[in-house]
Amino acid sequence: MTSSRATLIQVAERAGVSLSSTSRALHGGGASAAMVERVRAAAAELGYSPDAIGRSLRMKRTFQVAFAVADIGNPVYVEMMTAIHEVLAPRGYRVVVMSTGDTTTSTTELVRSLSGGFVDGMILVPLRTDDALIEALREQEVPVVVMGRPLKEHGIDSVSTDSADGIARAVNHLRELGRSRIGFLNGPLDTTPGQARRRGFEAVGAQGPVEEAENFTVAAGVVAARRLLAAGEAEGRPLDAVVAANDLLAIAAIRAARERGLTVPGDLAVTGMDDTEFGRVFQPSLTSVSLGSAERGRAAAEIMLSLAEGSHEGTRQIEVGPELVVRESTDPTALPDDIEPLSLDSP
Amino acid sequence: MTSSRATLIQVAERAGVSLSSTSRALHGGGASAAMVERVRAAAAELGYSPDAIGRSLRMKRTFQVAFAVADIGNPVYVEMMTAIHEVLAPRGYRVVVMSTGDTTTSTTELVRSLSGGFVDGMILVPLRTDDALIEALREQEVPVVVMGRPLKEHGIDSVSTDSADGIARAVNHLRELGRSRIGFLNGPLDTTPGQARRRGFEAVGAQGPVEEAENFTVAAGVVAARRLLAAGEAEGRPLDAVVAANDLLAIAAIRAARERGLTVPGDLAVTGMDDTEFGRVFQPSLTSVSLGSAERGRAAAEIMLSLAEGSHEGTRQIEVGPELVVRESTDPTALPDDIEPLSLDSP
DNA sequence: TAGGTTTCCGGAAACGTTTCCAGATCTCTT
DNA sequence: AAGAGATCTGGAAACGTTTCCGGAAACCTA
Repeated sequence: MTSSRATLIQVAERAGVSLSSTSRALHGGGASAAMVERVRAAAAELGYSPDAIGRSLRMKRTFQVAFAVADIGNPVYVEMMTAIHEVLAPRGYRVVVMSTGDTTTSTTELVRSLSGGFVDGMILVPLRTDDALIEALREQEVPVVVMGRPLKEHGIDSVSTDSADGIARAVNHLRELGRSRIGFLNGPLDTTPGQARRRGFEAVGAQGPVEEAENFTVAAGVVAARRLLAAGEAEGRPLDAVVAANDLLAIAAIRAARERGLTVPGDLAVTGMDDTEFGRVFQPSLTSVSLGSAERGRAAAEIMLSLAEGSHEGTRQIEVGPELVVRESTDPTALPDDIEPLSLDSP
Repeated sequence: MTSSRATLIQVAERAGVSLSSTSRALHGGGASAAMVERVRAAAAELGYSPDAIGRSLRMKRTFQVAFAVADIGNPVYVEMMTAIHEVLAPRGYRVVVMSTGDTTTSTTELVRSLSGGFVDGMILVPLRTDDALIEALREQEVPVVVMGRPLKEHGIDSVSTDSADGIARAVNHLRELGRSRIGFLNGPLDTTPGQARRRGFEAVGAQGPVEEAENFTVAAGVVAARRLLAAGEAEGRPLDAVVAANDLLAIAAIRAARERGLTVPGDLAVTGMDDTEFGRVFQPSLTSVSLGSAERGRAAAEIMLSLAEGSHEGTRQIEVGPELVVRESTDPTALPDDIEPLSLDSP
């Protein structure tokens, strides 16, 4: 009825009671049943809905949490965001998406901007970290949970996974299948994941050739995969397996294999990482190391929640173990159709 | 240095000038160069950063825009969100993601919640619409841009596409290739897109068999695609083409075709819709009708922006035309590798 | 130099809410 | 029945900012 929004003061006047009583009646404690009834009625008549800003100013809480990543479109991040949202929304928190940008300085800037107080906390997935970023994280008084690298030593809550171990699992899986000439198709070495995965490949004593794609995409992957397969042949026996640092790189490897007339998994077994929807849908479906994106997202959200509620129980650090999901790209007998409902609709 | 955040008042004291001058010096007009210099210095010393909440309360603007969809993980929505973010973020707006839930009533509720004033506007992608929702949209004083269905008649700004026309284009493309037995693999008919696409198939005078999958996923699609191909054979001549209402359904059709020993595109040409990354990466890469998700997202964001700045230039309605992107699933000579960088990284 | 105009500054109000504090009313126990 | 305690209410302050308004100072013009 009223065009511009009703305020609590107006509700108070309408109900004929004081402002403070009105607030109590609607929200918190200490109000008689009669008072509550009366105020409720007045509020309903005026179509009152509390102003989030006024409340935030007074309570010093925004009920908002930021989720910051380099590339919002990245399926892995999307999965995290979905999980985070699922935890936070039912608890009354809104999720603000932000972009860190590519560089570590722009990320640092973003962290500093938290001082604006528009958010009760931030879940951050940095591409890379440097000292300035860590310093900025430490001086921030609004809580930040970092996903990606354990940072407990710096007093920063973090949720991580052991992708090196994940790569090791993939290698072992291939060995168990009797594959002996295993190549590694990695992404750029100057990224945190690129480094960790390389480490994992070496840790398990794998000897095969290694190639780095320029980035974690199919297009770049195909180029590197061609080199990898060629390198294998040059060394004598051709590869019989490729471990890829990524599902997209795994797809690239399969493309390159087909170019050479190799069958997958017959001539060449291929593993990916991240267990994305892409890999599940692809043909052949991808054996992939799940890094528990959703689970990590949930964990980060839970920590964030307790932080936002004012917890001070010391720095937390959670690690989610990788898990190998076997599908057709290494095992032709695997079920082709473990596909979960993904897209409800496409308007 | 100071642990808790500095306020404008403290900056004013430090600079030895009044609060109002301080505000002007930092933000708006009417301040002498000397004053600006002085205040800037004080602000820098104290590490001052303005409080977003206080500012919002006073200015009655939050610099936040909500983006609400049923399923945040849906790739099509993700593409829209990315585009929206790209438009809004550089202009100083934050993007809040929200979930409408499945039902039209929960969507209506969400729209009503806008009265909380936590956001300057909302971009809404409703799965379905009903009178209650439209009514709620009309009485909302915070601006809403709807993506999906033209709503100009109700005075609601909207950005839409003509997916019926898109299906028609796909059919015509197949006809030009000499395909004559064209089946249609649709999604559920009780959704807005399902209805529109069916209409498009009929409008162009296509006679082939039609099947509806239970939802727009690969798993459901495979089941329906088997029926579709079987139906084609039962009628006499087998199908030589399938138009799918979705890229995921198109992938399902290709799976079903392979099961029957059919080659794609040799025996069976297949088209999808939405032009998703999935389709680009899949083998064979998918001929698909782009509905311009990114472009629609940008358009919606632009409208939102002008609305948030207080524009009152009447109801706007933008329609983005569909566009056919030809790839391997209908034309074997198409370039296989028009793959854009997607995933920078997978930490 | 006087008058008018522009430029700049400080005081104060306002945005909408929650919560502290003190006083009033009520309930229960002895 | 009186006092202690619990329960409830209203007044007022506070959160941090922008902006209106009046006045002072500086500037320009005649």
